[in-house]
Amino acid sequence: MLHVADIQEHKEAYIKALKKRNFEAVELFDKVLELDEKRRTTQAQLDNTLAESNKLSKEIGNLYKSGEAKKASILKERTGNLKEDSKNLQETLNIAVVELDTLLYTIPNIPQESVPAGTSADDNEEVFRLGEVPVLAEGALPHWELAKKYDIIDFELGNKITGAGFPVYKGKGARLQRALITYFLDKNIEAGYTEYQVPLMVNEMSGFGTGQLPDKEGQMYHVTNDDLYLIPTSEVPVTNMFRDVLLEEKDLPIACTAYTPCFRREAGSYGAHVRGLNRLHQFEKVEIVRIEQPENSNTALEGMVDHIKEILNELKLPYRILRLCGGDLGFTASLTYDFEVFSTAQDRWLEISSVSNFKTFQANRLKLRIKDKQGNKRLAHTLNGSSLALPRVLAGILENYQAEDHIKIPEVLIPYCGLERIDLA
RNA sequence: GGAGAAAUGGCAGAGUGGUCGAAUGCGGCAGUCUUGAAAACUGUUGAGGGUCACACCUCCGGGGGUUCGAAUCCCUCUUUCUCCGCCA
Repeated sequence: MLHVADIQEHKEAYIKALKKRNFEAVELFDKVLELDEKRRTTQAQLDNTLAESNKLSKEIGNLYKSGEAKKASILKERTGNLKEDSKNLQETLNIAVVELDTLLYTIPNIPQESVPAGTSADDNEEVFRLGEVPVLAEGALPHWELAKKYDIIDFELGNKITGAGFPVYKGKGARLQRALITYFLDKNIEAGYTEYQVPLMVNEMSGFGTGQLPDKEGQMYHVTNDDLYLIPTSEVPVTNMFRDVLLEEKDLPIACTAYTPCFRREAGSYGAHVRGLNRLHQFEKVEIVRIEQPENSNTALEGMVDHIKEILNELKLPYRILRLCGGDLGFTASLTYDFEVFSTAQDRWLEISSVSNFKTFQANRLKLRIKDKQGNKRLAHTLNGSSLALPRVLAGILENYQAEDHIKIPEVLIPYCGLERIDLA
């Protein structure tokens, strides 16, 4: 969420930037500043009332000690009113704070200068493309048919034991996916990321810290008995490790990587685009998360993009990178690059990674700050990205590496996989 | 799941109704000494709000209560530890 002081300072620039998201902020900002003013004046009144009441209490204590009980009981009567006042002021304050916060939760992050204006995915800006889109031989199959042909992913079996969107990976399919996970983690560790294994369920505070709650509640599976949420991405538990943390400059940058399954309800998704591995309720993902000094965060973002490029180059998959336009930018992001791998058989691009700089938007909710040598504190910048989302990478490999009677394993994965190809059973 | 104990600053650990935002030790920071370092000594060192800056307010696991006044008493929730049971 945005910081009120920043809204005050950069109001006009923020209003202009939010227009790129087609978000009208003028009235909201006015209301925010008004509520903040109210918050501060009420707080001041409350503080004064409490100060007076503290003073009286001290006097009463002294009077009792010197044996002047009568004088004390006279003073006691005055505390009653103060108590009433402070109770009312506290209530007014609480209401103002809740109203202010509720409003702030509805305001998305400020898009950066480089974010193009736009209303939909069509307005995203392609910033990189590797080579030409390949053309497959006649009779090339989409990955869901390959999965069946080589008996490596069973969608029906998942249907039976859970429901749609929960596939079962089998034999060499399972092995290939496991190889990819290990390969991704190794690449990340090599690049300086520390590996974590984190809980797959999080509490409400964590969902709130990274911005899934309150507004994206319907996208997460909620375990109501224990009031826990299944993670939609490891970003949530990993970033929340740093909730309520005051870092020192020497601790930075922080770079974490984690492999987890991810769970998404995907309410409202339907149609041909959810076929096969394209969109699942449970999928595997390796994530990278960074915490940076504000002045380094955009450089760090470029570094993450380069890192993911390297992985895709090694896998020799056709891909492109998009800079998301204002209309397609996620609520919490200030700048996002999407990586898409080309699904040759489907003739469409599949998103396999999304790399974002959140600047202080998450840190403000998380209360994640940095203290410098002089003791000054400021909010950290958080970033994250997928490296990578497994099912669609898998789909890309199956489709792009298919031959008539086998699927080749990408060279870089052979040592991880212990296989050179997937043959007909 | 049952029984008991506990939760205090970066850490350890005092504090059982007012003089406590909190002793003491360790750690951190600054300085003295030293060619430099270590040791020793001196000072300093929690967080949030508020203010131009002070003042002032809030915070001793979370929430509620008693009281003129709560780290301290009461209720409740959470977490941790010990013992028993169960268990990958």
